[in-house]
Amino acid sequence: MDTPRRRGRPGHDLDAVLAAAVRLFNTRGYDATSMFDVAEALGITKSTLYHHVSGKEQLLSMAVDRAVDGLFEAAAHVQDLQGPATVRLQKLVESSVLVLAERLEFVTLLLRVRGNTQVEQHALARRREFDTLATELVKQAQAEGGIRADVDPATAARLLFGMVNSLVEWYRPERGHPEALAATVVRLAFDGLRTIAVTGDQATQEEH
Amino acid sequence: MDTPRRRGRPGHDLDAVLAAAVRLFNTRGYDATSMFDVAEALGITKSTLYHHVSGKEQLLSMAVDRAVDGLFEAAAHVQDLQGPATVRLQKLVESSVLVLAERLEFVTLLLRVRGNTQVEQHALARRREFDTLATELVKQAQAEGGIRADVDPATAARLLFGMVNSLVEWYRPERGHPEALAATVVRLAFDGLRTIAVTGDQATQEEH
DNA sequence: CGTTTTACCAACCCATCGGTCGGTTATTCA
DNA sequence: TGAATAACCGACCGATGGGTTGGTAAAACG
Repeated sequence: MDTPRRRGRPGHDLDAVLAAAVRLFNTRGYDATSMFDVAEALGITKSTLYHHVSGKEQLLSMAVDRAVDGLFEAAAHVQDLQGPATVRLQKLVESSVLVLAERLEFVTLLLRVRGNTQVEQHALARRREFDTLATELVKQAQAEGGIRADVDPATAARLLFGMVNSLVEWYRPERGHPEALAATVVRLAFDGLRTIAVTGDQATQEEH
Repeated sequence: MDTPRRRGRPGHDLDAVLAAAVRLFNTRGYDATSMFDVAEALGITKSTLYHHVSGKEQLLSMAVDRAVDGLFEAAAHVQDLQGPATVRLQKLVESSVLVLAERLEFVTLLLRVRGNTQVEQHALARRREFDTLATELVKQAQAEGGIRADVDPATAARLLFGMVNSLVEWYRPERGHPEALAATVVRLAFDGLRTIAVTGDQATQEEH
């Protein structure tokens, strides 16, 4: 992680450009954000921006790739685990929350993609892939008897990750540890909101 | 509900125009949908479309109003109820799912608004209002001891309704009763995914 | 020093978009 | 039949957007 001491006139690097673009895409929406807006946010002109990136779609493509890659890394890591499917499902939820917190801006953008271009359609396809993976895990956990079987597995998976994904709407990294949030999400999803007959094994916990 | 037998040349009414517009807004995104696209979907020209509506923003405004109105009607109905806050919270979730299913396209659009214009900012403000209302209900339910108190009420409310709102991403009215779905959501949110020591009081249930 | 490399910019191009204007066609009512 | 009413259309306009062109300024390397 040393400074590679690049040649030529110093300026913005691709990561900074991408970060600025994604921030704008998320606040105003992808279509509502012009390349002029992105350039302005970086303090450069539009033509200079095109010196760094090939076009608007490349920015979107890079952003959703970072989100998707993070999610699939987490999924692969979980699939390497052994043990009951219920625990693996729990781990998948937990690590999804962590990836979401860590790559918040990228995942936010990913979750808003509509499928208008090939880039967007590819992103949607990968999301569906992740969905299938989660649904399979739910099915296994049900077969094991670890989680309730009176709910359609696809429905359960969608609701579960719908809850996880909704984080992008309000989570802000500056306040609160992602780990505590992940634990809360898992607790809520698996044990429910309702008060359980006092078992005393779970201490009172506060976050945010 | 009788036909009012309107004068002049017959054609599309406002509801049909709105429905077509909202469908396109949801599939392609609001900004990515042109007024030409809307007109084309209705089989009329752009100038004729402007005979029906004052502008693109009016379409958005009408759509989000229908969504917000439905949600607040449900909330008002729930607030008129007496009984424990936990039950009222349950009812709010349930009726939210039903409104969401019934006005799917409008609610979908509402949930995607980013706050770019005054219309959108107004919609966001109403959404926050609903959020506050839900958070208060969670707080009350916690004070009553009906739901777990080891989670921040705002976080719980957001996760809960994040799960509810995620329905717009996959629910399609053609298949499955909304009532069964609402029951599933309530069950999952309040009792959790995890298998409870067999109590036998809940029959196996399937939906979709 | 001059060459290479990289960042940068002003001006321009053209397609698209939201919206307007002036007129036409179909229907109801008297 | 003819006025009133409402739906409809072709042609146009100004603004904005993504992207291009043809250069200039600043740093590193030899």
